[in-house]
Amino acid sequence: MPVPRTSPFAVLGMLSLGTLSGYEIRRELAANVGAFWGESYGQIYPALRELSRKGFARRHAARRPGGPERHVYEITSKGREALRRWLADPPHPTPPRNELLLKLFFSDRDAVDQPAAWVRGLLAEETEKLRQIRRMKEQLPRGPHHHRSLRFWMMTLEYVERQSEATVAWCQRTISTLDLMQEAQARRRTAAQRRSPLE
Amino acid sequence: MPVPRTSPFAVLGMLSLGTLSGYEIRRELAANVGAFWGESYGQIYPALRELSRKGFARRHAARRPGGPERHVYEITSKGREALRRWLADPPHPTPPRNELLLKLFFSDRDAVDQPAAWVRGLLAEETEKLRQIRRMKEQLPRGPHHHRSLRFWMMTLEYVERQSEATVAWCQRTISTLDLMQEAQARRRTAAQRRSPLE
DNA sequence: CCATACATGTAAAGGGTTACATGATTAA
DNA sequence: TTAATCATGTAACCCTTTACATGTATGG
Repeated sequence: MPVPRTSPFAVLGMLSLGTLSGYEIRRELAANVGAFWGESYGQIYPALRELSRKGFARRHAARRPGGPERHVYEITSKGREALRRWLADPPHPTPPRNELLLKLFFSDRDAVDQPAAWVRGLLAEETEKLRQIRRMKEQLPRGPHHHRSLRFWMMTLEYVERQSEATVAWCQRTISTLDLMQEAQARRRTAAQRRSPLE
Repeated sequence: MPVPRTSPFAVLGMLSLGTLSGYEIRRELAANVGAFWGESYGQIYPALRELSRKGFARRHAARRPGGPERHVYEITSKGREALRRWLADPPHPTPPRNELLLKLFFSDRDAVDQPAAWVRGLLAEETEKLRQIRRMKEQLPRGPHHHRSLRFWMMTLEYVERQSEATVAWCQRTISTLDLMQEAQARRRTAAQRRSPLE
């Protein structure tokens, strides 16, 4: 069965929005789709070579005066066609992998402290993420942007916003449940101590 | 830097809830944590060998009369200790990978049909998933269960329920936006046709 | 002087899925 | 007879991250 090979198309997609260097692709991917698609240098540079080899992008030297070595990649019409074909076939779902939930599932009611700390950590991160998403949603319509359709961009932002809201709500609810469990655990401990006092 | 190595612990976690065969571990993982943690045979059987080698589980022949070859694995006290240690250290977040959103982000406003079809598909899947989660949430408290804490189980169910609800709501909203875009696209086409009629 | 941003890349190592091979039993 | 369920396992092949190597320019 043919493998996904998604990373080169993530890169090609970015090139369809503008001529960029590998470094810039990384930065733009992180800023625009980072909330639902992660890509590292270890993927991007090999992908750029592959795209050049296949004639989907052309490489140009683009060193800026007084700057470090630099190359930008420009999408070709063949590349646009390949991107169009890739966009046309259905997306492959990624199997879910949430280690926090897995640990929570196997947790022991006599060790509630750690899960509680993680959920608090997640709440902090997710609250911050939500703030950023909302800021982006506000600022996006104003100012110039090179995206070919603001509508699609907004849709992806709305998706991560809703997921993020759901996560925040769950964290809050879960923290109070864990706090109750922690109190119950403390009561069990004192009760056990009364039965077999150590001092 | 040490790599996650989560899969063996997912297996060990299941063994901490009961003595199971590889096949049963697969089935139970899919049924209980499948919504947030996927595991394939290609991970489970090697993991069981590794757990045996490390003394975290003991393998017993357990062929049932008139049944196929079968082995069950029993967690050892060393295994319980290892699980406890694993549970104690913080979970590693998995980088997000949502190909549907990535394609949506790079979509062209002149080809709205396909994204619309995918989102409709996602809505159907997610609605069904939500139904199942809610059924589980109802049935879980009744009837015997071997889990060591219903509370933790419920937390994970609530997480996937909230995420699922958010996804369903997003799908509905997004479908209507895409429908509007499709109409606009049709209008653009007829307008273009009026300017340069083919017949 | 030091940290950070810009900038390009490679290598190792491991994670993970899919597909395949094999075979018994049972129910339609 | 055929499909489905139970059951174990391997191998190929990718995907992916992390760490490393290297160097310039800028701002504090």
